[in-house]
Amino acid sequence: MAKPLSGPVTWQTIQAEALRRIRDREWKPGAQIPHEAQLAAEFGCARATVNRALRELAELGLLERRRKAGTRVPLNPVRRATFQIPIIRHDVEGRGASHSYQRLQQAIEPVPASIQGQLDLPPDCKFLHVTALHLADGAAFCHEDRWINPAVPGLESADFSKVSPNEWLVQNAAFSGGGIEFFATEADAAMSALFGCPQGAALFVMDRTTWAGPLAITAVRLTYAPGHRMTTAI
Amino acid sequence: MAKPLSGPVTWQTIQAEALRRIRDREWKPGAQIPHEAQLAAEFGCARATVNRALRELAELGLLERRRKAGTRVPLNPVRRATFQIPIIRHDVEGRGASHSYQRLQQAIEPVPASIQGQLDLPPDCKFLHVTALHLADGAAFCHEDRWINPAVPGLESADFSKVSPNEWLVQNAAFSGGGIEFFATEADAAMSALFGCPQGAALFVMDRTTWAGPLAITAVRLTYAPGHRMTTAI
DNA sequence: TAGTGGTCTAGACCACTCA
DNA sequence: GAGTGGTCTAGACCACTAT
Repeated sequence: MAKPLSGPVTWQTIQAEALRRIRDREWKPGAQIPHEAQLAAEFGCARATVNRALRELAELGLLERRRKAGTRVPLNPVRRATFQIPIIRHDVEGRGASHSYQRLQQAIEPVPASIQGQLDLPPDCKFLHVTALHLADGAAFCHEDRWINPAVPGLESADFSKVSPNEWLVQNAAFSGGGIEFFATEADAAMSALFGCPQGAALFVMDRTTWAGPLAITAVRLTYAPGHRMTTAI
Repeated sequence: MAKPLSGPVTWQTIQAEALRRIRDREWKPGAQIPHEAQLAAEFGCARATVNRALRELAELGLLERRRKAGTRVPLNPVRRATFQIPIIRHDVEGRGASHSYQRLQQAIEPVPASIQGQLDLPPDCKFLHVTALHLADGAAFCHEDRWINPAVPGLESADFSKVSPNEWLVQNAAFSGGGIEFFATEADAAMSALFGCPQGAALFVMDRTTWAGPLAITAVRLTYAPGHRMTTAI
């Protein structure tokens, strides 16, 4: 407790010391920790510096802060982790392979019920439906099955025979929010043909919906080749 | 461009306006945006307030900031999303089900090669190996296969017949970092028996390793019942 | 070397919420 | 009502890096 910090006092220093106190149980789970003014006095810095350090820990789920109630170490910390939403080409290249791309199909079609529900659309909407295959060193890497709102600006000039919808949208349709789901599924006949795997093989799938304010931009299902792993750090 | 903000000027206001300018292409991909002092003057606030707004956008991958080079809208934004690492009991209860738990097996065992590699351990280590099943409304929900460093303090007093390793470790071993992997796998005989699904069914798996500084705490594989989805928002 | 973001300070006021 | 975190300010100095 009475261990003074050595060296310069930055918010990183304070954050590290706070982490240590949490890990070493000097600040006990469920208990309140000293308030910002006390810590500022202890560390010999401004309150804003303490605030900067603790705010980030609260965002990570390692502290709980409430006005008047003070700051506590949660009994059941719900840790948060971040991961990067990959641009598929970068993902492939980051694995040391060369990326290539084939459009499989493209058409304006009525939106099926499942997508309609995901995107909260009225019935009888028509979206641009594109399916494509991403390859790593010539081997099937990821199947992209995408529905795009035809109202997206510039869409008519996009050439999805050359640029994948994934990449085009990232560059041309900045968005405000969306949802992501991960799950496992079994390869159907089409996927088994694309990936050269048996029917029923376990495949990793990511479903994503994307919005620009109230406007649904796109819904996509990315189905990865057998054995694919998504990795992140905490 | 010349659209003044109305209402109070907070960092959230500025962040929202910056997001709008990115989305509406007033700040073009690849281009530099005005520097902090200019924006502070434009919005009539302190530079620190602008900094607070833009720093967070940079952390989300929506801006790139470098000293001297200024702030740019990236050509290929790599969006980052956060997800919560669930405490399994909370995950189950959040789905409106009641959680129960069964320990399947517990023993001190030599660490197999795969785990040894993940945790960067010397050969011939022995860890506590616990396997358990989490149930939702009595149905198998998630299989927990965990290796725990016997040096974790307090481990000898943990009773994994009553409390799951998942929950005990969250409460008793604050950690500093780790890695996470998601993938799909096919149900082997054991999993098919536990989940009552055919062998070969596609299962969603999360592998996690956990460290306290240089000390490996635990490696766990969570295998979820068929159909499980992990969800997050962006 | 000069321009830009990164951070700290000391003080102030506000917003929320517990008692 | 009062205690705590949330935020803003105006100014300052520093760290990095493009030129």
